[in-house]
Amino acid sequence: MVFKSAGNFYQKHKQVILYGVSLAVLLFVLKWIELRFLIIDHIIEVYSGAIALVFTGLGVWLAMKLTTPKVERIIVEKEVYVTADADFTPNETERLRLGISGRELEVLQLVAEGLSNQEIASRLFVSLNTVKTHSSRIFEKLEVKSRIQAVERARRLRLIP
Amino acid sequence: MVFKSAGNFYQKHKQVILYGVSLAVLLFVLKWIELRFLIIDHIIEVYSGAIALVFTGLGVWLAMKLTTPKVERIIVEKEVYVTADADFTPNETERLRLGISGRELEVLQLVAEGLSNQEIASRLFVSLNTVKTHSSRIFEKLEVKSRIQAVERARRLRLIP
DNA sequence: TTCAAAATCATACTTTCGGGTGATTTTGCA
DNA sequence: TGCAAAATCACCCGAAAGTATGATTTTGAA
Repeated sequence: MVFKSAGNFYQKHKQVILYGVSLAVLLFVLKWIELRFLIIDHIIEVYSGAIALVFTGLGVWLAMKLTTPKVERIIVEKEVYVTADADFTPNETERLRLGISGRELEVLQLVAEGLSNQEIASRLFVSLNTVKTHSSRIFEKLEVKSRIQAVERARRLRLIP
Repeated sequence: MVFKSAGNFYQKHKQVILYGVSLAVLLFVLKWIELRFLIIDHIIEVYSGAIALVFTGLGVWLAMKLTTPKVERIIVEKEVYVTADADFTPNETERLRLGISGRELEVLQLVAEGLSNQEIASRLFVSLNTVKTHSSRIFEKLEVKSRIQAVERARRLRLIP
């Protein structure tokens, strides 16, 4: 975690750090050359340079510590289409009139969700044949010939949402 | 423009600037008190303090300048409720986005009416194979696996009533 | 308890759907 | 005019859907 952050920081400010290090090395070399001759005379410059470096670092640290991170907030609105049939109430009357049993309605609902007969069988823990039997009866009672027509008709009759 | 930027900068880094100014004032006052007596003896400390202040400022400025703003992307799902089919207007935008051609949409509408592929073929005066090709492409584009799911999805996307 | 309706499952068969591949023609736009 | 997209069609294959028939078990109400 710490290493990762450090690496991240390094990556982000590579140039600055390299620049700083290079500068420091350069100054060090130059100073070292002159050091034995000039250190006495230029003690103040060396001292000032050190202070400058340290306090530049302090300034950077301060800024990092104290400024709230700049955050650009981009809000992307993603449209989700929803049909507003929250107020659906199943038409029990129609169901009884057509003689559609509870289990058949269950199957019908799953058909309407786009499930295959096999998927419906698994969902209801019954065999594929059972589902086929149910759906066949549904088609008879709704007087249709395919599952799509059944769904269409059941929707019109408010049997399913 | 310049003033605006300056004001903006001040607003963003209010605390830092105030901190710096306060520190400067404090040091100035302290120094001023001792100044007349000690300035000669403590010229190096004054000099160092000035350098420290200036380079702390430089450090802060550097940090401000170089930190990359963090970008936070927030995706908000905005639910768009659509009413039932009386005021249906086909969602042309969505159709084009999905790359569904005009003929494909025609087939899709007939599928939604519960017609078999053969019936659709007769209705459109084309061969059964053509209808199959169209419907296969529709399933791909709508990312579904059956005609029922296709109708379901197309309704949600307002491609069909 | 009895009995009809509902629910379950099976087997066999036909039709339809859907995927994959490849090809040709039509059309609208640059 | 040339080209890419759209539209058309064919053939094959496997999976899924649908039909028909018959049977057994569960269940709920009379």
